[in-house]
Amino acid sequence: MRLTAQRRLVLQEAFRRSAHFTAEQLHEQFHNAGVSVSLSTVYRTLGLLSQVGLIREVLQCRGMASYETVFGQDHHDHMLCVRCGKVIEFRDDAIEELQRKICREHGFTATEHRLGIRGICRECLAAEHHEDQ
Amino acid sequence: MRLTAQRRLVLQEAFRRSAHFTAEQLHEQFHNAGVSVSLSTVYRTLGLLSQVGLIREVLQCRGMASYETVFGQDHHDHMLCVRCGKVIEFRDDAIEELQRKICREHGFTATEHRLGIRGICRECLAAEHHEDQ
DNA sequence: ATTAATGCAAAGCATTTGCAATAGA
DNA sequence: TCTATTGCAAATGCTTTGCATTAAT
Repeated sequence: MRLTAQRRLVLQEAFRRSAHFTAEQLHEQFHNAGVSVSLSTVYRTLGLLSQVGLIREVLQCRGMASYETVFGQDHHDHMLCVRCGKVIEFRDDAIEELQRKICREHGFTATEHRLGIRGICRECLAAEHHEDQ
Repeated sequence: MRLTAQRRLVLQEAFRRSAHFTAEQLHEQFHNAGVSVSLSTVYRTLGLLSQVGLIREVLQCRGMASYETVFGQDHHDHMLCVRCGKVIEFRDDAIEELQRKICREHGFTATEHRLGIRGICRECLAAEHHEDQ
């Protein structure tokens, strides 16, 4: 496995971002910065990084896969506002424990779990009431 | 909104199935039965049905959307075996309640939530041990 | 008679892949 | 030098859409 300039750039850029990002976003970033890393390479590298466990795929709601880096940071779940696209991250230990319990009951070895709640965030709900209808 | 033969067929076929199904599967079913409902129409109708709330989209893990009917049946979550593709449905009231609590705390109005656990099921784990390595 | 719904074929979109050119080791 | 990696363009797979045709009300 070779450490190429492109891989270095993708790794760097992925870790500069704390929040979620997509392959397309990284690619655009590179384009704007004037460096050339092809979209294929971004995809290939992102694939590698998540195989290795340095990043993690999340919340691919309808097609577009998005990623987040894995610092040493804890697992967390997501709330997605379907209006503005905002992602609220949260974590609840009681839920985590219940999930483990359920897996035990089914003899299931979980490699990954993901709780996604879709809906409308506080702000968008307020805005909706303003518009009225 | 008109009740056409095609819509009747899609509705019928969707409700004949208790478990998950894809647009393609319904389409193939129609093809085999010799009736003609185009794939576009299947997609359009499935879209309508889930808008109306008669069916629900689930677990679109990488691209392919799958649906399930909504009888009056309760919400449930999913465990997906990444080896054999088996889907185990489950429901845990304690988890449901915790989710509601979290939404309240964030002022979030959930329209939908989905807990997906990916991993290896009991059977595949056993098979894996047989193969060894 | 209207006008919504269909079927087809073509477009769309994110992602993957084949292959010749390039550049790490 | 040798072979992994890149970039491009074409292919992929699921889904959506434009448009002329068909059919429900």
